Amino acid sequence: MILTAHFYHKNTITVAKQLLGTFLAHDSPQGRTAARIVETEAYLYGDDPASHAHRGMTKRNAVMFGPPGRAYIYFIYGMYYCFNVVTSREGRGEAVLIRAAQPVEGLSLMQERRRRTAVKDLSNGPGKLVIALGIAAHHNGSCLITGPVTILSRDSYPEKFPSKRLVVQVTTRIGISDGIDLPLRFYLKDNEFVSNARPKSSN
DNA sequence: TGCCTGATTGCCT
DNA sequence: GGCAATCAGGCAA
Repeated sequence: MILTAHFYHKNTITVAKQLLGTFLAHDSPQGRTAARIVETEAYLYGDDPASHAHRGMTKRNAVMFGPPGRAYIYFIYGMYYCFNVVTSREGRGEAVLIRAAQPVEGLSLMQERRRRTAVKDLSNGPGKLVIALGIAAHHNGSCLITGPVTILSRDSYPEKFPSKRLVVQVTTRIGISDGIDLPLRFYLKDNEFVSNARPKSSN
Protein backbone atom coordinates (compact mmCIF):
# COMPACT_ATOMS: atom_id res chain seq x y z
CA MET A 1 0.00 0.00 0.00
CA ILE A 2 1.05 3.59 -0.64
CA LEU A 3 2.67 5.42 2.24
CA THR A 4 0.48 8.33 3.35
CA ALA A 5 1.33 11.92 4.18
CA HIS A 6 2.02 11.39 7.88
CA PHE A 7 4.93 9.08 7.03
CA TYR A 8 6.79 12.07 5.62
CA HIS A 9 5.80 14.55 8.34
CA LYS A 10 8.45 13.32 10.74
CA ASN A 11 12.02 13.95 11.76
CA THR A 12 14.07 13.63 8.56
CA ILE A 13 16.59 11.16 10.00
CA THR A 14 13.72 8.93 11.11
CA VAL A 15 12.17 9.05 7.64
CA ALA A 16 15.54 8.32 6.01
CA LYS A 17 15.84 5.12 8.09
CA GLN A 18 12.21 4.11 7.71
CA LEU A 19 12.41 4.46 3.94
CA LEU A 20 14.87 1.55 3.86
CA GLY A 21 12.99 -1.56 2.78
CA THR A 22 10.10 0.38 1.25
CA PHE A 23 9.45 0.38 -2.48
CA LEU A 24 9.74 3.22 -4.96
CA ALA A 25 7.24 2.64 -7.77
CA HIS A 26 6.46 4.41 -11.00
CA ASP A 27 3.41 3.75 -13.15
CA SER A 28 4.44 5.12 -16.53
CA PRO A 29 2.90 4.86 -20.00
CA GLN A 30 5.53 2.19 -20.76
CA GLY A 31 4.55 0.12 -17.75
CA ARG A 32 5.14 -0.28 -14.06
CA THR A 33 8.54 -0.43 -12.41
CA ALA A 34 9.31 -0.78 -8.72
CA ALA A 35 12.48 -1.08 -6.66
CA ARG A 36 13.21 -1.65 -2.99
CA ILE A 37 15.01 1.28 -1.37
CA VAL A 38 18.29 0.11 0.20
CA GLU A 39 20.28 3.35 0.64
CA THR A 40 19.29 6.90 1.66
CA GLU A 41 20.84 10.16 2.83
CA ALA A 42 19.32 12.88 5.03
CA TYR A 43 19.75 16.58 4.23
CA LEU A 44 18.81 18.77 7.15
CA TYR A 45 17.70 22.23 8.17
CA GLY A 46 20.20 24.46 9.95
CA ASP A 47 23.80 23.44 10.34
CA ASP A 48 24.08 21.21 7.28
CA PRO A 49 26.32 22.90 4.68
CA ALA A 50 25.83 20.05 2.19
CA SER A 51 22.11 20.67 1.85
CA HIS A 52 20.81 22.52 -1.18
CA ALA A 53 18.56 24.39 1.23
CA HIS A 54 21.45 25.61 3.40
CA ARG A 55 21.52 29.11 1.89
CA GLY A 56 17.77 29.51 1.77
CA MET A 57 15.19 29.07 -0.92
CA THR A 58 16.17 29.43 -4.58
CA LYS A 59 14.50 28.53 -7.85
CA ARG A 60 16.19 25.13 -7.89
CA ASN A 61 15.45 24.03 -4.32
CA ALA A 62 11.99 25.57 -3.89
CA VAL A 63 10.27 22.17 -3.71
CA MET A 64 12.34 21.28 -0.62
CA PHE A 65 10.52 24.04 1.24
CA GLY A 66 7.09 22.83 0.19
CA PRO A 67 4.90 20.18 1.81
CA PRO A 68 6.45 16.82 2.79
CA GLY A 69 5.59 13.82 0.65
CA ARG A 70 6.57 15.40 -2.65
CA ALA A 71 9.41 14.55 -5.01
CA TYR A 72 12.39 16.90 -5.17
CA ILE A 73 14.30 16.14 -8.36
CA TYR A 74 17.36 18.07 -9.42
CA PHE A 75 19.69 18.03 -12.39
CA ILE A 76 23.34 17.29 -11.66
CA TYR A 77 26.66 17.09 -13.51
CA GLY A 78 25.05 18.19 -16.74
CA MET A 79 23.46 14.81 -17.39
CA TYR A 80 21.88 13.10 -14.40
CA TYR A 81 18.97 13.58 -12.07
CA CYS A 82 18.69 12.70 -8.39
CA PHE A 83 15.45 11.81 -6.63
CA ASN A 84 14.63 13.06 -3.14
CA VAL A 85 11.64 12.93 -0.82
CA VAL A 86 10.61 16.12 0.98
CA THR A 87 10.28 15.49 4.72
CA SER A 88 9.76 17.09 8.13
CA ARG A 89 7.38 20.00 7.70
CA GLU A 90 6.59 22.68 5.17
CA GLY A 91 8.96 25.64 5.18
CA ARG A 92 11.93 23.81 6.70
CA GLY A 93 13.69 22.64 3.56
CA GLU A 94 14.62 19.08 4.53
CA ALA A 95 14.74 16.03 2.27
CA VAL A 96 15.99 12.47 1.90
CA LEU A 97 18.04 11.50 -1.14
CA ILE A 98 17.29 8.00 -2.42
CA ARG A 99 20.73 6.68 -3.35
CA ALA A 100 20.14 3.05 -4.33
CA ALA A 101 17.41 0.49 -4.81
CA GLN A 102 16.91 -3.15 -5.67
CA PRO A 103 14.87 -3.93 -8.81
CA VAL A 104 11.61 -5.71 -7.96
CA GLU A 105 9.09 -5.21 -10.73
CA GLY A 106 9.42 -4.31 -14.42
CA LEU A 107 12.97 -5.62 -14.76
CA SER A 108 12.95 -5.76 -18.56
CA LEU A 109 11.74 -2.17 -18.81
CA MET A 110 14.51 -1.10 -16.45
CA GLN A 111 17.07 -2.96 -18.51
CA GLU A 112 15.83 -1.24 -21.63
CA ARG A 113 15.93 2.22 -20.04
CA ARG A 114 19.39 1.67 -18.60
CA ARG A 115 20.78 -0.10 -21.65
CA ARG A 116 22.27 -2.59 -19.25
CA THR A 117 21.33 -6.20 -18.58
CA ALA A 118 23.07 -6.85 -15.25
CA VAL A 119 20.35 -6.47 -12.61
CA LYS A 120 22.95 -5.42 -10.06
CA ASP A 121 23.83 -2.36 -12.15
CA LEU A 122 20.30 -1.16 -12.88
CA SER A 123 19.62 1.02 -9.85
CA ASN A 124 22.63 0.89 -7.48
CA GLY A 125 23.22 4.65 -7.55
CA PRO A 126 21.11 7.84 -7.41
CA GLY A 127 21.46 8.71 -11.10
CA LYS A 128 20.95 5.11 -12.16
CA LEU A 129 17.74 4.48 -10.25
CA VAL A 130 16.16 7.60 -11.72
CA ILE A 131 16.88 6.28 -15.23
CA ALA A 132 15.75 2.74 -14.42
CA LEU A 133 12.43 3.92 -13.02
CA GLY A 134 11.81 6.38 -15.83
CA ILE A 135 11.69 9.36 -13.48
CA ALA A 136 12.26 12.73 -15.15
CA ALA A 137 12.48 16.45 -14.48
CA HIS A 138 8.74 16.92 -14.88
CA HIS A 139 8.18 14.83 -11.74
CA ASN A 140 9.82 17.53 -9.64
CA GLY A 141 7.23 18.65 -7.08
CA SER A 142 4.88 15.75 -7.81
CA CYS A 143 2.91 14.20 -4.97
CA LEU A 144 4.11 10.76 -3.83
CA ILE A 145 0.71 9.89 -2.37
CA THR A 146 -1.33 10.40 -5.54
CA GLY A 147 1.37 9.26 -7.99
CA PRO A 148 2.32 8.30 -10.64
CA VAL A 149 5.52 8.03 -8.60
CA THR A 150 4.70 6.53 -5.21
CA ILE A 151 6.40 4.82 -2.26
CA LEU A 152 4.95 1.56 -0.97
CA SER A 153 5.15 0.12 2.54
CA ARG A 154 7.66 -2.60 3.47
CA ASP A 155 5.01 -5.34 3.38
CA SER A 156 4.06 -4.72 -0.24
CA TYR A 157 5.88 -7.72 -1.75
CA PRO A 158 5.58 -10.40 0.97
CA GLU A 159 6.61 -13.29 -1.28
CA LYS A 160 9.85 -11.63 -2.34
CA PHE A 161 10.47 -9.81 0.93
CA PRO A 162 8.90 -11.51 3.94
CA SER A 163 8.71 -9.45 7.10
CA LYS A 164 12.14 -9.42 8.66
CA ARG A 165 14.18 -7.26 10.98
CA LEU A 166 16.30 -4.83 8.92
CA VAL A 167 19.84 -4.02 9.98
CA VAL A 168 20.66 -0.40 9.21
CA GLN A 169 24.25 0.81 8.77
CA VAL A 170 25.17 4.47 9.24
CA THR A 171 28.05 6.34 7.57
CA THR A 172 28.92 9.79 6.29
CA ARG A 173 27.41 10.94 3.01
CA ILE A 174 28.71 10.47 -0.52
CA GLY A 175 29.91 12.87 -3.16
CA ILE A 176 29.77 16.08 -1.13
CA SER A 177 32.58 18.40 -0.04
CA ASP A 178 30.95 20.17 2.93
CA GLY A 179 29.37 18.50 5.94
CA ILE A 180 31.30 15.32 5.17
CA ASP A 181 31.62 14.29 8.83
CA LEU A 182 27.90 14.07 9.53
CA PRO A 183 26.56 10.50 9.92
CA LEU A 184 23.55 10.92 7.67
CA ARG A 185 23.85 8.09 5.17
CA PHE A 186 21.81 4.95 5.86
CA TYR A 187 21.80 1.61 4.10
CA LEU A 188 20.77 -2.00 4.57
CA LYS A 189 23.62 -4.12 5.84
CA ASP A 190 25.15 -6.58 3.35
CA ASN A 191 22.77 -5.58 0.57
CA GLU A 192 24.41 -6.03 -2.82
CA PHE A 193 22.40 -3.20 -4.40
CA VAL A 194 23.90 -0.46 -2.23
CA SER A 195 25.92 2.00 -4.33
CA ASN A 196 29.62 1.36 -4.84
CA ALA A 197 30.74 4.87 -4.00
CA ARG A 198 32.49 5.49 -0.70
CA PRO A 199 32.48 8.54 1.56
CA LYS A 200 35.37 10.99 1.35
CA SER A 201 37.66 11.06 4.35
CA SER A 202 37.96 14.31 6.25
CA ASN A 203 41.77 14.33 6.45
C1' DT B 1 40.12 -4.64 -8.61
C1' DG B 2 40.59 -0.03 -8.30
C1' DC B 3 41.91 4.64 -9.51
C1' DC B 4 41.26 8.48 -12.74
C1' DT B 5 39.03 11.29 -16.02
C1' DG B 6 35.82 13.18 -19.45
C1' DA B 7 31.07 14.20 -20.41
C1' DT B 8 27.66 18.17 -20.24
C1' DT B 9 24.51 22.07 -18.63
C1' DG B 10 21.49 24.70 -15.43
C1' DC B 11 21.94 27.38 -11.53
C1' DC B 12 24.03 30.32 -8.20
C1' DT B 13 27.71 33.75 -6.76
C1' DG C 1 32.52 31.73 -14.64
C1' DG C 2 32.73 27.75 -11.84
C1' DC C 3 30.92 23.96 -10.16
C1' DA C 4 27.76 20.05 -8.89
C1' DA C 5 24.14 14.94 -3.49
C1' DT C 6 27.24 11.05 -10.88
C1' DC C 7 28.49 7.47 -14.12
C1' DA C 8 30.98 4.65 -17.45
C1' DG C 9 34.95 3.44 -19.60
C1' DG C 10 39.94 3.16 -19.90
C1' DC C 11 44.17 1.96 -18.21
C1' DA C 12 47.60 0.11 -14.87
C1' DA C 13 48.87 -3.61 -11.94
